[in-house]
Amino acid sequence: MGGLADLGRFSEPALHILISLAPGPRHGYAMQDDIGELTGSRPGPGTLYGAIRRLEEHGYIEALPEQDRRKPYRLTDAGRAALNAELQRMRALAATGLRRLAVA
Amino acid sequence: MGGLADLGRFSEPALHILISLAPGPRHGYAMQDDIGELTGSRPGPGTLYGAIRRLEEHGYIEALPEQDRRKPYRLTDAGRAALNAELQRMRALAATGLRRLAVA
DNA sequence: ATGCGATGCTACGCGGGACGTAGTAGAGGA
DNA sequence: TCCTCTACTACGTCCCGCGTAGCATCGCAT
Repeated sequence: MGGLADLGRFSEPALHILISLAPGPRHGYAMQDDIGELTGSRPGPGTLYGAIRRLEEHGYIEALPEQDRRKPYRLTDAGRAALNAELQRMRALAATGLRRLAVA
Repeated sequence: MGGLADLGRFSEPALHILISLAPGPRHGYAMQDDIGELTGSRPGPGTLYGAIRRLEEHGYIEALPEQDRRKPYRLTDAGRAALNAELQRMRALAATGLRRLAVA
């Protein structure tokens, strides 16, 4: 309850997945746990695997050979670049916003 | 084209509106311009006024008396607090992500 | 005076992402 | 044998993002 998240699409699961894959390959369930630790809320399967599919279609992540009924994914170079760009954009926007709040 | 924005809701119009109102009251059209400068893309009226309505319903912004067919809005205390919290969260997440990218 | 662009907002509809729930299935422990 | 944890698939609803269209007013130039 409370917070901007009530207003809709502030959760950005795709971004969280990319951040989760930044240190190395991970399968879906492990991403859920990692994102839960990162953000405080664990995405459900509908959210997660939907976002994974779209990220794969865009070429930002790719599946590794399945083993032991786990499907690991890793960042592609394009995904790494896109993540980097997005994070820089976020950092700059946050800085601008906080500056504006401080002045006012 | 390209970039994470293709994947859906990375634009977060509500956040942009709050940032736009941080320095002081502004009416809708002025927000469009300001957000356009901030983010590089000017939101259409459907996006903007929809988000404004929801923000007002949540008590994050409030309308000032209309003058000259302009409806100015300003941040409420709750809106200011919510914006601050969201920006800190964003900054922390961006920092974490960038750290992970740098190490890997 | 009148045409025209910029301003400022309302109304409306479509597409698709976010999210929850249910279901499937193997592995491991009590 | 039953339950829990792991891991994913399938499915449906909700509602936000976004574009388009429409309308009214103002300023400015012709």
